[in-house]
Amino acid sequence: MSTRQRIIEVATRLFAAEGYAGVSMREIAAAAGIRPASLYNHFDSKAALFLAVVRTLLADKHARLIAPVPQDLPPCAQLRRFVEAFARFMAEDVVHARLPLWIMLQAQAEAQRIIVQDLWREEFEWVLARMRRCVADPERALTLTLQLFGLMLFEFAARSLIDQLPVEKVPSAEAEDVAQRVWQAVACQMEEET
Amino acid sequence: MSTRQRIIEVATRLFAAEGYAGVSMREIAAAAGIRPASLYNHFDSKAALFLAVVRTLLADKHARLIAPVPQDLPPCAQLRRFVEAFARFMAEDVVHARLPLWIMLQAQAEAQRIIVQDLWREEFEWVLARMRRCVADPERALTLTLQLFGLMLFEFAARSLIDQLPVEKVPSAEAEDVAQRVWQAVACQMEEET
DNA sequence: ACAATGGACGAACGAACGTTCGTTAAATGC
DNA sequence: GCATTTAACGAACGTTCGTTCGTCCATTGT
Repeated sequence: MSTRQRIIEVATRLFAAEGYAGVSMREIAAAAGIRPASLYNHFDSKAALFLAVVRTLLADKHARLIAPVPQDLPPCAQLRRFVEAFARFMAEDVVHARLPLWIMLQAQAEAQRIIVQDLWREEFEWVLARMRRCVADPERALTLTLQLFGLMLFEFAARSLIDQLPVEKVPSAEAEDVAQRVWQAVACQMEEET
Repeated sequence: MSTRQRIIEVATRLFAAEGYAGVSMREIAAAAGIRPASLYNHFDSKAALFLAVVRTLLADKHARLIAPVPQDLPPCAQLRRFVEAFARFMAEDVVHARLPLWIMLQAQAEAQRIIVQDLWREEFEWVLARMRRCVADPERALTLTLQLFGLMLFEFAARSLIDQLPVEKVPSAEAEDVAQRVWQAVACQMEEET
């Protein structure tokens, strides 16, 4: 694996754990096994590195969430497939849920706001378009799409806290189970509508 | 208003906007209209100030969410009242949704993890107990309670992004409307269960 | 009237921050 | 085989960080 890839990998993990402001270039360098100065042979700045991290995650996500959904299924089945792929992707690494949430909260800088929009727009609009073909009211379709994303991100980002709850049995974190729970919460409102 | 109260107020706003690591004591001092050194007449450290901010928010929240719910209503009606009060509290200031999410993501330091638990436990257990009286399966009650919190926090924290979406009409951010949407998403699963 | 206290202040501390520089050793192209 | 490039490095830059210190003034209790 190239040094650049290794940097992006450890930086992804660190940014997801502590947020942009919470991670220093020295930490990233140490985690990648090089000196801080060497980072600048691969990235112009900390912001550029963060951008590269987000872009890499986005490309990965898009390739695995939207692309593999068969186009010839009925809209609701496409949605269901998307939810399952989404859950699989999230379950695979906490980073996938935490990084989007970090970015969502860091809506301060103008540059990062653009990243946020990129992060959501493509898959969001894909899902929204499918949702519109299942639900008559466009406003309601938007509501359900937002709920779908919110539930999914929260499920996995809050997982470490859920596991600490003083209860005997905790909802499974398996991708299939989460997908089913989220789908149920949204789908029962779709049926109620039609 | 006392200086201490003013510091907590501006610090709450700044921490909610940029997160713990994203705000400096100098910024807080400037926003409060004093010099950085003067902050230390009121708080021992940045961490202590953050703790005071969280405690203040917690006290406020508890007083306005749990306490005013009548105890003589049936469990589901109590839940409904809680959701409405929750939505009102959230709608009143973005800070109320963003700060809990920041804290949830900053699960790194041991001290902050304790704060997180405090932040949720009391109201969470209150809601969970009520949910259990509406839903037979305890595991499902936990799932629904988590969904309730996740939906509510996400609704308001993502609001600034929702407003930028390229759609003609966006779901209302009025407390009553949000409460109804969230309630509907959760309640339809409760009825399906019984 | 006067001592005591609380709170604001300017100045400064050491540490850590993001970043730049010049150098060097290894890989690459011709 | 030699010139060029790539990527690593140690050292250091200026800035900002959280925090401490001694001082000074306005209020308060007696």
